[in-house]
Amino acid sequence: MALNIKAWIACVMNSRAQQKLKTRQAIIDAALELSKEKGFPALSLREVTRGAGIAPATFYRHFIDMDDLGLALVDQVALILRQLMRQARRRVKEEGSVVSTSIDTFMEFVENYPNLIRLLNTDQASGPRQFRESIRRETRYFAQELIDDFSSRRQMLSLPLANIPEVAEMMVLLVFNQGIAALEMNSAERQGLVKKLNIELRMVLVGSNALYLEEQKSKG
Amino acid sequence: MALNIKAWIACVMNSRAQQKLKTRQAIIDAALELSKEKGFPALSLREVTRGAGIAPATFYRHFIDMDDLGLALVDQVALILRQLMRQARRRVKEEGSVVSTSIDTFMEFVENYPNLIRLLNTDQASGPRQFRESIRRETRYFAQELIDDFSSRRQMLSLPLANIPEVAEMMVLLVFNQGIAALEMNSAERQGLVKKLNIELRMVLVGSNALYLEEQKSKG
DNA sequence: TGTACATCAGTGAACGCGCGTTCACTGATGTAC
DNA sequence: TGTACATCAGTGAACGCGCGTTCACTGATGTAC
Repeated sequence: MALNIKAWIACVMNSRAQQKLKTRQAIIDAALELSKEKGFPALSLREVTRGAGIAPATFYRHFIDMDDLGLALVDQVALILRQLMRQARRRVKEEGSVVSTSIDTFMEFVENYPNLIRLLNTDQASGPRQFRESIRRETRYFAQELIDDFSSRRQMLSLPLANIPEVAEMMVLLVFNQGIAALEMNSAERQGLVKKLNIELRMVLVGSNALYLEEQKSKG
Repeated sequence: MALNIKAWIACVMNSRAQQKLKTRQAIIDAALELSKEKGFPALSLREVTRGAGIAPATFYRHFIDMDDLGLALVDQVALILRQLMRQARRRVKEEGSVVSTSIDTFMEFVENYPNLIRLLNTDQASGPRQFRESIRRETRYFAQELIDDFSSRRQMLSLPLANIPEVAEMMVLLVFNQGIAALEMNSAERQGLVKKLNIELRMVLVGSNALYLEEQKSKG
């Protein structure tokens, strides 16, 4: 897939444009790499260009300023998040267990893209407004996808749910939040974290179901 | 109470020492005030001293560097958090409803100390290590207090609980996280948020109770 | 109480540094004929 | 295919600026006699 895209790019673009894309990606990669030390909002333009191995002025051939680069980074995260969602759905269909399969998929994501998960948890209180907002938008989008899943499978599930939006929001918050914690753990600690996440998500689902049953009772 | 402390200080300290304390507090206040715009880790020493109305060099009469000031800020937060916890306990005893009383108390805290709640949610991924760690320590301490409460009242509650540590962790995460969101809301939106938090916390408690009942069943 | 000295919170000027941004440039790549 | 010109990603030097930190200082407050 990735190779096909590259081949397609090679066909359509001349080598100058390809080189430009490469440099652009080098900037993005350097920014992601460096942002794991101090967080993206604290990065300087010169640090990033140094990391990418280019002159500071070259930066302006690709981005307006650091805020602009920030948005490109969020786009990158959004892309991967959607892949994650798709993959989790596929595996849930195959393996059945919604909670633990989703958690496993997410943990793989955390391992493969540590810098992206770090970016996702960038300080929501500081940094440029637009940057923060687009991160929040992606998080909300992710939760919305979960809501859709739950809603469409409502009948299928052995557990009918109440307050689905709140359930989705809590799950996303929990998983994303533990995601950063996982970054600094060894594999034994991570296993413990996965176990904890399993308990927590099950608790939420079971609680939602209990509220659903209560509602039904008071109705009937 | 606060007045008594001030009077005591006036008795024990000479006016020079009092003046020094005042300046120190001015620095802290300025840092809190300014950190709500861009987050504490992004603040510069000169900005803070400007905000406090003193010369940059004066800063060093009170703190070693910005990291040192950061720790002082966290101490301030810790102090208020403990007051919050005490007050919530008192009111729960009086008014009964654990969940909604706690949420109300917390929301008052958010209104009274918006800068502190903002600090509490400072980027856990960036900033000086010691600063991040002491924030996390305070959060964990808060959760531990909750755990103790739940454990000691286990029998009293109509809802016996399973996985108490996870319950406490989730509640703290939820409440603190919605706390920042509340900062940017008008009062109508805040009411909605309180309602949502009520649902979410109840869901967690009910879920924990359901897990408890399951455990009992499989045992007996 | 009055005087002479000590303390020390706060100052203002100065430093070297990395920052973001600009500019005219270079030279490889692309295009037209 | 070969040549002459256009494009434009990347450059290196320069700029003014705010930064953290230092230092010798000032002058009000505190202390000893």
